[in-house]
Order: sequence, then C-alpha cells, then structure tokens
Amino acid sequence: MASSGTESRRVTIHDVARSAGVSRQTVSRALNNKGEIHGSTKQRVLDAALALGYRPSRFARGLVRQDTISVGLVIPDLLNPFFTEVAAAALEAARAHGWHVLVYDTADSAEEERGTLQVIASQVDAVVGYFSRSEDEIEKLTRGLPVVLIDRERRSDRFSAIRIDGEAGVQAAITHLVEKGHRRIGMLDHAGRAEPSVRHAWFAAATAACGLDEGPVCRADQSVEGGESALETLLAEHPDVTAVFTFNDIIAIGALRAARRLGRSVPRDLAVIGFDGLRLGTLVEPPLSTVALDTRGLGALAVEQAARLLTGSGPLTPDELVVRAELRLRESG
Amino acid sequence: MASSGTESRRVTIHDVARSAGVSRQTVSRALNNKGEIHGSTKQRVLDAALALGYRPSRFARGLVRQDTISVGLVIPDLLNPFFTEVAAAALEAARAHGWHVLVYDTADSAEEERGTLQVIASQVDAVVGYFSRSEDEIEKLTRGLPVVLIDRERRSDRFSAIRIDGEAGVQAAITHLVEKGHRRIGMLDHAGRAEPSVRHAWFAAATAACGLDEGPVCRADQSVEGGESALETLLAEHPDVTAVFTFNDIIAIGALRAARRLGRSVPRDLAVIGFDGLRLGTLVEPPLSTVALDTRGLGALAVEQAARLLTGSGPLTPDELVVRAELRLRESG
DNA sequence: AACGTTCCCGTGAACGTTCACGAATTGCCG
DNA sequence: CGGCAATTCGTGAACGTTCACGGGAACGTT
Repeated sequence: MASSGTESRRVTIHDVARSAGVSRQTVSRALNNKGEIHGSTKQRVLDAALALGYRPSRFARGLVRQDTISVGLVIPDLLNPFFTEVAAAALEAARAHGWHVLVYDTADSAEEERGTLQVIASQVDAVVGYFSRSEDEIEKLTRGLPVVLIDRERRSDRFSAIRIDGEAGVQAAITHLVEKGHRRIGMLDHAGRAEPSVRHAWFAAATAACGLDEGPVCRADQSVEGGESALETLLAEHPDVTAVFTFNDIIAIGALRAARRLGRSVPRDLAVIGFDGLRLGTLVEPPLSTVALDTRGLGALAVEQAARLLTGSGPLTPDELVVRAELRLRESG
Repeated sequence: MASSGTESRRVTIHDVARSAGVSRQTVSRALNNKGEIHGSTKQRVLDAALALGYRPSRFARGLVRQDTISVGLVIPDLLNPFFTEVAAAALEAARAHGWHVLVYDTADSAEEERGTLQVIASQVDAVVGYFSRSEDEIEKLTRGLPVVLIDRERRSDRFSAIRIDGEAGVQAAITHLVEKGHRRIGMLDHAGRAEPSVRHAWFAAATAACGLDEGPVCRADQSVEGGESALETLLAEHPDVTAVFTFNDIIAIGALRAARRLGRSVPRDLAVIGFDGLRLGTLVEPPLSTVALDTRGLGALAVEQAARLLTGSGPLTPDELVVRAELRLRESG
C-alpha cells in the first residue's frame, strides 16, 4: 500500500501536510511530540504519515538540529577477539554518551584502511581506532577531525593515542619464569611490521634485567595457525628453549596447540605466557597465563578521549591515556 | 591555529569562499575534484580550507546528493562469538555495497533493544539484526523501514527473516550418537525465553525418530558458566545420560569444562555436540563436534536482502532466506 | 570585425527539516 | 460587549551543500 512500484520521489513532510490538510510545522509538532497542537489534528497527522509511509530525512533533520553525534571505529579484524573486546567496550561507552558508532573492519589491509579513512572523514564527527599507516597519511586523510589512536606510541602531538604500557607486566612475567627455573626463554613476536614490536623490546629488557642471554625470537602471524608454526620453527632451531613469551594470546594459543602436538607438556616441558588477557585464554587447556590488559578500559578510554576532544572540555593528557598490563597467572606458565 | 577556544559557529563553505576570494561553487569544485577550475585557484581554495579547518557538513551534503546509505546492525551481545562472526560477515557484505554500518549492542536487554530501535529508525536506511521483541512492537518502532530479522521464525510477512534450518543437521547428530551406542541423550537448552527453543523441537523430533524416549532437558544461560552449571544439574538429576546436545557452542564448551571437572572423560564417558560451528570450538579440548552453521552466509544473506529491499529489486523469497546446518564431527562426540 | 569555442567562474534554486515569530480563534472576566 | 490571555496553527527564514544554468574573458577562425 505504502510502497511504490515506480521509482517515485521521496515522501516529504510537505506531502503529509497536504494529505492531512495542515502545514509543515503542524506535522513537525505532531511527530516530535511538541505541544501547541490539538489532539484530534495530531491524530489526523499521525494517520496521514503512517498511510503515506513517511519517514523524516535524517539529513534534513541533522542539518537544522545539530545534536546527533557519530563516531567511526576502525579496527583491523573484528574476528580477532582482542579487537572484539575493544569494540564492545567502545560501543558501550558510546552508548553512554548517546552516540552512534560506525564500525569499519579494514581486514588487516593498509589499502582498505586508506579507503576507509577517506570515506569516514566525511561521515563522522570523530575517529577512534587502530591504524597502521603513518601519522602524516592519517593527518592528510582526516583533516582536522578528532582522532584517537589505540595502541600506538605517541610520536607527534597531532593525535591522541592510547598507549599500552606492558613494561612492568612483562618484567613480572619473565621474573616469574626465571624463578621457576627457566633460563632459556624465547619469544614469538608478530610478523606484521618490519621492525620488532615494542613488546619485544620489553621482553628483551626484562630478560636482560634478569641476567639472561637474549632469547631467540620467531615471527608469527596474528592467528592460531601462525602461533603454531612459529613455535615449531622456534623449537626446531632452539630445542633448549623451555619457556616462551608471545606477542599476544592468539599466538600463545597456537603455541599451546603446537606444544601438545610436539608432545611437550605445558607447563612442565614448556611454559607459555601470552599477552592481552583475553577471556578466550580461560577456555583453552591448560588455561593461559598472560600479561593481561584491561581491554574494556582501552575501548572506553579511547571513546572518552574522543568525547573530550569533541566537546572541547580539557582532553586527557598523554600520561592519563595509558592502559597498564599486569601478570595474570593461570596454568600455562 | 585552526581550533578555537571560544564556542564559535561552524566553518562553512562560505567562509572558505570568502577567505579564498571565490564563490561557494568554486570551493565545491576544488574540494570534490570536479573540473572547470583553474589549477592555481584550486590550490588557493585548498589552502584556505586547510587553514580554516573546514570540513563539509555530512548532513548538508547528504541532503542534496542522496547517495550514502547506512544500515543499522543490532545484536544482543558482540562478545558472544556467534554474533561476532555474523557481524563481521555483515560488515564485509556492507562494505562490498559501499554502505556504512552502525552497530548497536543491546546487551541482551529488551529495554535497550527498544531504545535502540527507537533511535535507529531515524538514523539508517535499513535495519538488520537479531531481535527478541514482538513483530508488532518492531513494526511500531521502525515504521516502514526495511527490516531483516536474523534467526527468527517467520510469523508474518511484514518482515524478511533469515531462518536457520537445523532440522536435518540435528537429526544427523542424534543419529550419529545413537549409532555410537548412546541411548540416553540429554539437551542443554537456552534459558532466554519462556518457551523451549526451536532447536529443542528439532532435538525432540530427532530422538523420537530414532525410537528413543524423550531425553531430559536443562535450561542454561548463554555463557560458558551457564553451560557448566546446567550440565552439572542435568547429570545430577539424570546420571544415566551419556550424551548431550546443546543449544549452542558456548553452552557446549561450558559442558566440556564441567565434564572435565566431574571426572567424565569426553567423549568416552560423555559425548557432547554443540550447535553453531564456531571457530572457537576448534580451540578447546577436545575439539567440539557441532551442528555447524554458515555464520558468514548468515550475515551476508541478511545484508543482501536488505540491499534488495532498499533498491526495490526483487527481494529474496522466504525459502531462499534459509541457512542450513550440517553436522561437523570433531572429537567431542 | 564578427563569431564560435573553450575555459573559468558565479548566481539562483533546491534538498527536507526545524526555529522564531506572528496571526487567528476561542474562552473568560470585568 | 470590550479586552486580554491561552490555545492552536501557519509563514518566512535558516541550516550547508550541490545542481543547473548562465555569463564573461581569452583565443582562434573565417
């Protein structure tokens, strides 16, 4: 009835007004529950709107009352549980502000990331996310849009960045392993970027602080399979390794599986400690020890900073934009 | 420089025009890479825009060129891996169409769902999602907006609904268990709604078809913990049960953990078969047998139908809007 | 010199809604 | 009956952008 077969133009507030025999303003009053309208005419307008299938244009409405705020959330891979948790926290924080969240999954592709950023810039009021491109590029694509970077070392002061400080946590993890008698500790770093990760730097510093030689490192894709094959090659090249620290929990879980396949009992023959503190880690066997992050806090903090940037109310300072990690011992190491 | 301390009004295209000594239209040409503009003036305009921190209003732009489409994705809990997978698939499908996706997590709350629906109706061009409220209510809140329901029995023809057909898959699962010698098979249903789930109906039909007595059923919250405690009570009341089928994989994973704690070896002492086919199921010990769904297809199908509804190009018929489930045997049963 | 082209650029209109204001009607009281 | 307030409704303007059109300058052609 209301739907049209032909490619007709949009039903506007004018059409409703004409149909109900009133003016635009009266229609507006009826639909927005404003006062200054008679009960019967209000009902008549509502009926007309329903009959015509009228829905107000969000653009026209947004143009005049500047109240709806929407923020873009950009993540590399929603299926990666780490980002799922961050995203969930961000959604919750945004809801508390009454904001809308547009989510973009860049599929770990720098090219998609570029395209997304390009498109997003004209669709949202602020951007929160995890980016791999250079700050120059991001700057160029966002053009003064408030941007909050997640898990990024702060190189310039153009963007806010939520920093992850895992130094103490990693130190605690390595110390723990050493106390357990481990002397040869390897690491499964990520394979994403060319240079080693910051987490690797923490690892190196921690082993050095414990008076250990520099442990062997192997690069792993950010997936369970990546962790599996990485552990295999690490152990093949360095059979004397009795403990591994991994870039994140996903890789650690892969390491767990590979260890089982290789006949190495965890934690007896091989200790494994991950990074992130995913819930997922409690489900695997044995439960994964990890340097845990407050992922909820991460997402919430990012959105909070976006809010500050947007409202102009004093933004958080860099040293407030930090999420610290702490060792959470379960059974794998 | 560009940012203002005072609460000043928005920088518009007029301001840029004035600053560059040209007209609005010329500014528009420069920013949108249209032709009919001299190289030097274009540069001058771009500089002015940058200096003023100008960003075009998405509302004004959307009002005149009606090209940007955004769809709302409503899910009860993003942290539930099932919905994560559906959401990821939906995001990907939407990206293929060049659409924007606004994601809302209703936190399993009917009240939040209502509020979301209310707000969403004026912000998107179509809604895709998983709803618990009655169709009447949804109808009232969306007012003619294209809506695609996920995993919902089609009661009326007002909405499109993606139906999950697990009948054959569940039948295969039960048949498999019976062939393995199981005679007393229980089920862990969900605890969400008052009435038993459709999946329970499939289960009942399948056991009956195999000539078995009706198996005992226990309700479980949709969480690992829910699955754990549900299995415990089920086994306490019915110790003769040697196999369980669960509402979904999350609950099944809880059952796995409870079985371990109770000293029941899986699958020797207790067989467990879940429903959904989550990737997560491959990570637990033992790997979870399950009646697997094509979750990617689910999300993609929903978005595809939204696209058809939106463009008016013949929508998919109800019997095309079906995702079938098939038994995927791993090691737990 | 008159005329057609090409290249730039600007002006009115339109998109669909809400806001600010004014006008018409009704009711009430003196 | 006059006047004042309250109630109900309508009209111009504004939000910020793009589209359709038209105009002027520069250049070449006949």
